[in-house]
Amino acid sequence: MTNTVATKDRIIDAATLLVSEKGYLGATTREIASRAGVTELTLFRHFGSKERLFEALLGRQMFLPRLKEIMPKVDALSYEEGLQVIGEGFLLSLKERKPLIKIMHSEVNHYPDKVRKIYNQLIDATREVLKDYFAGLQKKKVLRAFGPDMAAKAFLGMLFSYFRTEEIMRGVDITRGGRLSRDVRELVDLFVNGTASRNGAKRRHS
Amino acid sequence: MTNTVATKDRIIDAATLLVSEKGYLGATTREIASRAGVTELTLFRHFGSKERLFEALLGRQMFLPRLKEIMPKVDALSYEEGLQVIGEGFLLSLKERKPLIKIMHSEVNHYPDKVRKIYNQLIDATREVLKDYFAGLQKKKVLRAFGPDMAAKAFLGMLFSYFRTEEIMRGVDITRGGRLSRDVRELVDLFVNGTASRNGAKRRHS
DNA sequence: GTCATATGTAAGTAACTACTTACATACCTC
DNA sequence: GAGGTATGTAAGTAGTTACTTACATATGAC
Repeated sequence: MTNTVATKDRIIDAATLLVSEKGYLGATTREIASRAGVTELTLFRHFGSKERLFEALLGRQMFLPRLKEIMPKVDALSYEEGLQVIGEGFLLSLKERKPLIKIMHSEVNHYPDKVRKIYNQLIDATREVLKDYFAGLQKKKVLRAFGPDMAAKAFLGMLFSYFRTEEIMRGVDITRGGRLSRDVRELVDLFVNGTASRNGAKRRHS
Repeated sequence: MTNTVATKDRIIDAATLLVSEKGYLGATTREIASRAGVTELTLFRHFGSKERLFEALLGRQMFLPRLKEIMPKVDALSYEEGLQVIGEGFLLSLKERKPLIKIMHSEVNHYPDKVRKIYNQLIDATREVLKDYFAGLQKKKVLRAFGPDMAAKAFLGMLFSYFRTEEIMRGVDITRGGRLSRDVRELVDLFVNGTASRNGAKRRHS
């Protein structure tokens, strides 16, 4: 068994890319095998069926929420700087998982349970970490009173929509030309300071 | 030509629903015709091919951005109340267009140009209106200085992600039990007032 | 009543797809 | 060199799909 593991992985990689481009039905076993540099027969010998290959593809992704690892570093920063680091990290990890994100979007109906599970691992886990971050800062009175869970949803939602619009819908590479930092900074500013003017005149106008 | 228009519309409606459930490849012409209550042959007589039916499906959606119509009403409200109305209206119109939203998500790769066009009409048009709203209030000093375009992206992004998570990923009906108003209120509060505590102590902590 | 229009029934076709079977070959281990 | 393991070649199968052809039927307009 020299390179059997490598073969299996190459097939899964090819499948991940192809399914993310053409969808589960559009990605044929023949083309997946061809892109992996193996025969169709080899694909079936490894996975038995297309469906099981797809399950393996979904199952291989494990999201040790990387955010957890950078939180110590974040805790040493100011609130705004911390959010900046979190925001950029989140977007970069979305970018790394882009094929999987696309599969999640297209294949929710085809494989609801597994896809939702992935979604949970990817988004909800991150949200939990962020929620605790907010709650901690609220105790220290750095942050005002608000629902930390909804706030985490809001912050990640802004970023996720940004990612989907630019990378997936428009096909733009957000990592080029320092756009990422600049845009995140703008979003963080809004999230930290809100939009109302500071003099408390937020009641009525006209 | 008694009910020829009705037939064509029924086919498009059936196709919209089926494609949103199973994707373009997963929705067979036979099942579409069956759901529309016609023969497969009738479908092909009307549209010539599955591809052209799909184009018709996408083309039929016209988004007179309904937000534009409610803006006069919004202008009479306070900033927060205005955002509340805008937010709820946006979510409700997403909910109405849910099948189309799902198609947009799944079929970006299959039909990039047309789908992007729809996306623009649906999201970007709304964003423009919101951007002008912000810019107007900034002139009146009701709002502080910030990039109105990114702010519009942020606000709609929060709402869109909320919609996608609850309605599409989790299959929850957001219109039930007053959840909609309550959640929008929470998001609006965050967007208006931000998250930092009011006493300006937003520099450092620990 | 004739004619055009819209739809139906029935049968079929060519292409493709996931998957299989039978047999051969290369490589590694012992 | 014997045998196990991973892969390849070649051919094929059963099912499905988009789409077609030929013929019949109903309906409304004039």
